[in-house]
Amino acid sequence: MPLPSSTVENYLKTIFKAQSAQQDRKRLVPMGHLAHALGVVPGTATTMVKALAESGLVDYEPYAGVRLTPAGEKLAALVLRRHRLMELFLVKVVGMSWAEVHDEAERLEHAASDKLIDRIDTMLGCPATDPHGDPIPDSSGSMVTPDYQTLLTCPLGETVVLTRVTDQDATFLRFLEGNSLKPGQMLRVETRDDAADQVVVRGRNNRQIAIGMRAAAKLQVVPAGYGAEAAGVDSPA
Amino acid sequence: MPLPSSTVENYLKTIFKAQSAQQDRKRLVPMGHLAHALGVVPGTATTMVKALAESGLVDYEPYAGVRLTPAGEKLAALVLRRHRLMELFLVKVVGMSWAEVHDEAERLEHAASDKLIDRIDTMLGCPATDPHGDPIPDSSGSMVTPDYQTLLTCPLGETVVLTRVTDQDATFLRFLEGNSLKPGQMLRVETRDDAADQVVVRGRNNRQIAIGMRAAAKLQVVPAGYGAEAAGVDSPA
DNA sequence: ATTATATTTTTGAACAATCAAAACCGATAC
DNA sequence: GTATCGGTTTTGATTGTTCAAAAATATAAT
Repeated sequence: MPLPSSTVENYLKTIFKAQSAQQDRKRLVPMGHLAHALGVVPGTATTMVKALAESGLVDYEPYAGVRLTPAGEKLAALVLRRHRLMELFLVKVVGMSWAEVHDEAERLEHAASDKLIDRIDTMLGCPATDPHGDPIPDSSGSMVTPDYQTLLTCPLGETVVLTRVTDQDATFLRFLEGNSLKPGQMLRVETRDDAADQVVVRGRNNRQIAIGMRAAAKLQVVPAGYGAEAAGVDSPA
Repeated sequence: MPLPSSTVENYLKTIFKAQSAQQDRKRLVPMGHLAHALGVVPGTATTMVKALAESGLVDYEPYAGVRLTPAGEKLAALVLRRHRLMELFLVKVVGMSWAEVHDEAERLEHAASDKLIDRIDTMLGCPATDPHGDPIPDSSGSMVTPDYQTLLTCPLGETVVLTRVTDQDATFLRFLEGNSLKPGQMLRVETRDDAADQVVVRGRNNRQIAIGMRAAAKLQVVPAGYGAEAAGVDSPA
């Protein structure tokens, strides 16, 4: 009944992201995963999740895990909307760096009113994605999550456009920025070597960049020439 | 030792404002006033103030009241800085209305990092005052608080510039906005009538505006032609 | 089927912030 | 001086969020 606390918002958001990350988004999220993602001990997550279930925001099956109800899903999507619009705003309008907006937005998302968020949305022209390529839910809480390939799964030798980076760690983002690996950038995967744990891509100015496979899996791409994503693209050759 | 919670920040801010509002800013602020301003029962304020005294942020004299220590004063000033820069930012950059930014800033001030605040400060050109004319402390926490006259005390018939509005109530601010009574506006006080509880001023486009004395006391002014305040001023005649 | 292992839940306790209501000052009024 | 009254403090309790450690459970291994 009262507005959700920022703690509740964080639980919902984390469950939402965990569900999105697993192939079958209807599957239960294990308590351990949730607790770890939130930085609390498992017992704390159990307590909180039981309360969320009380409020009808999640379905909870003891010893199995949690899943958002439609109500919880909507709330979570709106938190994500606030977060992602805020990130884009901080980059585009305030001029903050790609790498530092995540933490800032992490706090501001709980303080910004709907009025402010809608104003930012208008100001930015109702953008579809944030600076990391994450889709921005609309004000009703719905969102399209395209199922991109990654640098690990895309065809070798073909030109692709980097569309999304699924890790917000500042150090990682600074590394990517230093190598011009930002959404919109065109790339070609040259080689993959399982044994060496390496993926070599050719990027901006025809430069070669080698990254590990764990990192490569976080870079999502779409075949070049797929509509509007090409805005601001820089050819690899 | 840990960073102050937003509750603590609000207590400090409120004590700071109460001290500024009384003529002798060194006087103790009564618990009742503090509790009322914060919307808590007196007992709650007592408990919290004792904790603040423990941390060295306030001096507390039982049954007498509370006063900020230098450390508490600095913290409070920095909260005010965040609040006021945020308000100005919301008006100037985001395009929100004068009347609605206070509540928004009231929440954002606790979530914005120093980095963000400094960026906003630079972006706005290190402004001296917020949209209500309240002075903005610098990043070291110092601030000049000029001792303005009000529409109740300024000389009759002389042209003055509205410099500050000491009430953030949205309805009141909308009323002022509707009558072009915003900082920078030139005015002349035509008459004051104690019995009728009325002050009549001539403002923008030579229009006459009558306001009550309680409201008049909240409008601070400076004699016309006092330096830089004249930016964006509209003559009353 | 029984045991071992990893995960999860429970229990008991803590901390921050709050309220209601009883007890307690301190300044005034007689 | 004693009574009175408004403001203040104390006391006891509640809510939300968290942890540590003990107890319980599910799953996999023998």
